[in-house]
Amino acid sequence: MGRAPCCDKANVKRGPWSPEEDMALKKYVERHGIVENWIALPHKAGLNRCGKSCRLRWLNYLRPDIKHGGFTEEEDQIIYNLYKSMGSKWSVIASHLPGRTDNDVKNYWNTKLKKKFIATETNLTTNANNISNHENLSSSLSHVTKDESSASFPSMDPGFGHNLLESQRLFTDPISFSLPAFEESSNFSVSQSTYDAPSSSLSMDNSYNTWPRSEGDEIDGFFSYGFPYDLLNGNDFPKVEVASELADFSYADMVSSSETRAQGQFQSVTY
DNA sequence: AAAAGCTGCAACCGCTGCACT
DNA sequence: AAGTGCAGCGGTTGCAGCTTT
Repeated sequence: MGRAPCCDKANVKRGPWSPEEDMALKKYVERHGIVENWIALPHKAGLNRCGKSCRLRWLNYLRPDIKHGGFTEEEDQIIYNLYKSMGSKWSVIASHLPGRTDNDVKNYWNTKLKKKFIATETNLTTNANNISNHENLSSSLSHVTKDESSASFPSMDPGFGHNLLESQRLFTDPISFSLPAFEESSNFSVSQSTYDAPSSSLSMDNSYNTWPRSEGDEIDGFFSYGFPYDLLNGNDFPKVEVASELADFSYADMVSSSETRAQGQFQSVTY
């Protein structure tokens, strides 16, 4: 037996909101403050809309503190770093970007940022292949153990789409290693070693320094949890412990911050 | 100028977590 | 402990506007 629908879908208006509907919703929220029951709101506000639709409209569009468009380079960096660390936790990522919604961030990533990083990563891979073709890199560095090589650039994730030796080489090559400039210029990094999973459906596998996927999930190509998240985190590469003390804040901090901000300041109607 | 293709984004869908009974 | 219902979330879709051919 399934759950009863939240509204009569056949008898509620769908699609784009009219200015009149926006006005009615805005007026209602401004008059009543905190919305405790979105399902009941449409009737009270005189709207022929699903409660979920009202909630989404308010959170993603009508809230007064929302910024639309025009993501800055700094915001790009933050999104990139957080996505790389935790995957598509859009609400958490958005909570670190004041005025941005999870929907905004998600759209921005899917339509723009992702392509940007694909291009960069493709460039990196090509460079790495060129290097390995031109030099017997592994033999020249064969005395370097994996632990040692990881220790030489501990603030970045291992792999980055390459093996460790290639990564080390690229990391020291400012021409080839363009993408990690994002990390270098960013004001923070994220350690997952201190992450406390926010729900029972998630667990942590620190050994690969990646957000875990549930059993049965598949990497179906570049994008489904595969790129750039897995790629950037080097899932196929040797385990490397990242020194937690190098992180400026932990994922647990982000989650608690998210809970405070995403569901408080930004996600809920609080005035 | 018009058709086709592409892009950006608002909105919807369905699932999960959690509070409450 | 189990059932119920809502809020919140991430994935996906639809479409308007823009660009290219």
